[in-house]
Parts: sequence; C-alpha cells; structure tokens
Amino acid sequence: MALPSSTVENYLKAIYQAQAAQGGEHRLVPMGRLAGALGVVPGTATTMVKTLAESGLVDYEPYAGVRLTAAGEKLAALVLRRHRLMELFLVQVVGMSWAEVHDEAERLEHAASDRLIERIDAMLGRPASDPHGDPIPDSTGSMVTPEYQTLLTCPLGRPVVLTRVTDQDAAFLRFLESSGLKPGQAIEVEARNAAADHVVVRGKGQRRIMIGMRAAAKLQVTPAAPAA
Amino acid sequence: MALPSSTVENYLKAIYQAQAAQGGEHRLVPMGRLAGALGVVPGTATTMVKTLAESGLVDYEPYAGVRLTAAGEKLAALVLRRHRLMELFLVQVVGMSWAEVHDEAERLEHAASDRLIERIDAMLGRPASDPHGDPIPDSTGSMVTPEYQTLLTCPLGRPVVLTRVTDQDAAFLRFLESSGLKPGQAIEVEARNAAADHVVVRGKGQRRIMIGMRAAAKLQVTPAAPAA
DNA sequence: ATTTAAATTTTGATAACTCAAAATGCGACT
DNA sequence: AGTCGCATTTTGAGTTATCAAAATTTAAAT
Repeated sequence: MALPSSTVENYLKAIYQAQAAQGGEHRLVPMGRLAGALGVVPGTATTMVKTLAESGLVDYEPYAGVRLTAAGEKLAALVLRRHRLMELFLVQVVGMSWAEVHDEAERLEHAASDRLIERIDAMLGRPASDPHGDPIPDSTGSMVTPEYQTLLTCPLGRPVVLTRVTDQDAAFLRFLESSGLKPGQAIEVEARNAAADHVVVRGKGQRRIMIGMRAAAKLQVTPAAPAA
Repeated sequence: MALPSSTVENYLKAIYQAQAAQGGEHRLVPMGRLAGALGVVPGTATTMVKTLAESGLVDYEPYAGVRLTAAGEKLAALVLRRHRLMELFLVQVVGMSWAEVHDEAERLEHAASDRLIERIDAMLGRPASDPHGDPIPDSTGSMVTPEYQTLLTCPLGRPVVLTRVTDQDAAFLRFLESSGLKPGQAIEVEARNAAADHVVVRGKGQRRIMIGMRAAAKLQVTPAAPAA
C-alpha cells in the first residue's frame, strides 16, 4: 500500500475532527459537513469517501455518512501529530506567532518525514500539547483527550487556567493574544449574561474582557492548581 | 497567474541545474537529460516543457532542447533558495546530519511559505551558502556563483580549504563525513595518479585519503587564507 | 399517505501529470 | 547521397482529484 496522498490525509484528518466535534466516537459524519470542512462540493466528498472505504480507512454508509475505521483513525492521529508538533516547533524554535502557524503547519505536515518529526518531538521534550492546547498523539497514534470545561460551564469567580482554544482562525487568535488570553494564562470568569450574549473574563493582573458566548465556548479551562 | 505546482518547480530547478552543469548559460538542455534528472520518460518531459514554454518560463526548441527564460530563472533560483536555506536550517537548528537533509529539503521546499523562509534566513544570519557549499540566492533570486578549483585542478602540496561538494548522494556524503571531508575543512592534495585514477588528499591533522578522480572532481576548493 | 424540501449520489467533463509504444526527425557514417 | 541508429515527439490511454448539474433517496410536513 502506497503512502497516502496529502488529499487522503486531509480527508482523514477532517473526518477525525468532525467526529470529535460531534462528540460521539461512533457517530457518522454527514457528507455535507465533511465537504464543507474540506472546501469541496458534496459530490466530490462522496466519490473520495468511497475510495477511502475501499482502502479500509473508513466505514461508509450511503446517505448516512462516514466514520473512521481503526486503521483510518490511527493514520489521522499521525497526521494530527505531525501538524501539532510542527505548530509547536514553529512557535518555540522558529519564533513564529501563535496566530500564523496553523496554515504553515497545514502544508508542512504532508512534507515532513517521520525522521524529522521524531527529531522535533525529542527537541521539544516530548510535549503533550501544541500552542493551542490541543493534545499531541504519540508515535503510535494514541492520544489522551481530556475533557475540559469552557468559559460557559466553569464556576464563576473561581480561579482557572486557560488550557485550550478550539479555533484556528488567525484573526481570532490575534485578538486573544492581544487580550492576554493564551493557554497557560490564569483567569477568572466574573460574570455571564445570557441576554447580552457575553461573558466577562479577567486575566490575572489584567483588565476585564468581554467575549461573546459563541467565542467563549471555544475557550477551555481547568481549575487552577492550588498553590504548592 | 497561479502559484507554480511543485511539479513545475521541480522542472525549473532541474533545468537550472542542468544548465549550470553544462557550464553554458545559454546552452540548451536536451530532453533526454532533463527526463533522466526528473525520473520521467522523455515523452513526459517534452509535454511538460511545451506547457512551460507557453507560460513563458522556458524557451523550447524542438529536437534541440530547453533553456530558462529570465522569468523561469528567477523562479528556479527562488526554489533553490528555499531548498538550500532549508538544508542549512535542518543541519544547524534541528541537528540533522549533512547526509540526510537533501531529501527532506526536497519535499519541504515546496511547502514552506515565503514568511517561513524569511524567518529562517534571518535566524541563520543571511548565510551565503548551504551545508554543501552551494550558494544561496537572495530573496530577489540573484546569486553569485563563484568558480572554484577542484581536487583535480588545484595546485599540489599547497594548503586549500574544501569549499563545496557538488553531489547530494547520501552514501557519498556519509563517506566524506567519516573521512573528515566537510566544507570548511583545511586540506592539501598530496598527489594525483592518472593511471591509478585517484587523488591523494590529507585533511589538516588527519590521515591520508585516496579518492577516485570521478569523485575528486566533485570536491571544490579555494586557496587557504593566509594566516591573519 | 402524499407531497415536498433537503441532502446525497450519479453522471459527464475537465485539468494536471504520467507511461507505453508507435511515428518521426536528425545527424553520423559509410 | 543514402541509410542507419538514436533522440525526440506524437498518440492513445490511465490516474487522481475536482466541478456542475441532473437524478435519486430520505425524512419531514401536511
């Protein structure tokens, strides 16, 4: 079996992420959603998915959707591993900004050899997560995906740490950065106002920030570690 | 005009390097040679070259060969720039070995953005040459290609510095490395023996090495700088 | 139970790149 | 000058990935 083309890698990655976004491990991803995520028309996605199914990488149920097999899931996880290690490398070693590494990694992930990825992994000290807080699968393709609370669900007035940002849009990331909201930052949710559709956050030692609820749902937090 | 595909970039690079290898700037590269360099059958090269000619990147003379236009030459030089900066980066920053970076850079050169390349260039201090001693074009695509002597043409018994190695074969490079023959090394050609088809070299403070003349022609040197 | 709206699949084309093998042109050698 | 051999080009076909638009299926609404 030949190496998967970068198109195949992108389909697997998109299916993986759509499955994760839907919560259900075993839930089928509808074609329309997949096509949208990949920027192709639905007919194209149908065609490609049928060939992926023939390769044993996905299960395809006509008119219902698609889901990764164990083999497909492993491959997808390895693509994610390359992507996330590359992002962290670009930030920590090359000094690129948090906001601009996603697109770069999107292309480099298909070109980097296993050897290079292994080197980067070692160089960075086998990191557990990338600059957005997304977990990095290990070289066997297994990954722990902790469940975090979001700014919408965490307790009010309690210190928490911003842990993960589940959006790669550069403009959004630049906004967060300019507001001091990067993973690792200690923060506190001061108030939520459903009517105004916003959440009030304060970064430790920073000024108050108001964020729409749609955006707030993308910021995941963990309870602040008690002082040692 | 859309970005050139990596296929187009590879054709331009191969034509550039074939022209350089032929010495003549304006000499035509025959189709057979080009096809061989790219690992395709001659008919494929003919077809591609005709489309490159339509894009104004090359001049094509049927049955005679192909040559880069000014536009094609600039593009080729920028591909070479990405390749060579990437190689140097992989060696100096990532710590990969001299012998293994060529293939890696061969793929990364098509995926790296201008922004990343600029960052790498700055990070490395605007280097003039890559780990093999090949000159790195600047961001406008212009490059100075100094003419060096080789182990076959330099004076005997005179101290020189190994400056450039014009072969990317990993096994050959590993041999050179294990013999202490990397660019920058001070050496001296002790003898040449045409009948035996070999050259005797001694690295400063190292043991004597015999190299076949074919290989010796690929090692370029400059006169050793007089002690300051 | 029909009808209808939306999603999905199918069909027919296209673009980029490639090969195998037949046809052609070019230069060299008698 | 004529022919022979080799390089090159042409032809026909295949692969991968895509789109537009027609046909179909499913599920929801009346």
